[in-house]
Amino acid sequence: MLKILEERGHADIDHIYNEIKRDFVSISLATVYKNINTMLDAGLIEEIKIPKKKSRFEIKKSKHSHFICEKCGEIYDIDVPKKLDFELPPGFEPKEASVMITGLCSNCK
Amino acid sequence: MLKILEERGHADIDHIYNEIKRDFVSISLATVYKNINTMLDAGLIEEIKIPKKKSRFEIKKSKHSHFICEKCGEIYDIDVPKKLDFELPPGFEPKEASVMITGLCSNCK
DNA sequence: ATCCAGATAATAATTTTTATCATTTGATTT
DNA sequence: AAATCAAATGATAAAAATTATTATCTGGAT
Repeated sequence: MLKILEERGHADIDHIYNEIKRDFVSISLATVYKNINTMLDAGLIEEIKIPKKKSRFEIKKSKHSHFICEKCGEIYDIDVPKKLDFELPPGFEPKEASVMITGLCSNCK
Repeated sequence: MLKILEERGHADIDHIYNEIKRDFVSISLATVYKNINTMLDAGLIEEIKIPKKKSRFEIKKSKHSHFICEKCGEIYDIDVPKKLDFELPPGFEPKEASVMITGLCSNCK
């Protein structure tokens, strides 16, 4: 599964299930879910939730943002913004910030 | 339903369903889903997908970002970052950028 | 009052995800 | 190599979430 995620970059459950069935013909969907959840809990992978689409999963790497092409649906990793100035109400303590950009990729433009 | 979203700010399907049942005792969950989808399609409301939680919905207003308290789960609207410098690969055309910040709100700190 | 289009409730059907549990696997010990 | 045993898997059921269907209801236009 990690190999598949390595290759595909960002894959949803069905991608993973269909790919892995090539090598392990008899694998069950439940096992895929179970392993995904185990790896999520272990912090090995991350879930990317996108409006109107099924969640995708990716191997956790250095902090980055995501660009989602609204035409082909492909997800691209992009560098995290260099500047990210935001103002929080007093007493709020930020831990993480995630940025998601939608638009058209070079192929679909 | 819009009144509920107005009051709650960010509500998930169950919130909405339970609230609306007070006034319309016999309403069915399917109707709530159908109306949510209609309003989504009409661009009246927006879906906020959060890792590990059910989607929340909010009335579409001026562009803003979201702060999610990882303790109480509350969502707060915050101003969109003043600076948001990111570099895209050549040929990529950004349309929208959404920022989501997790951390602790003033109540939970 | 009648007609009609659209909305709703009730329910069924789908889809997605999780739980259960008997079986299998594979590593370890004997 | 056989026995042991914990952990993983597959098959299935169950639960949760969402969508589709359809008969009924509602409220305005005729």
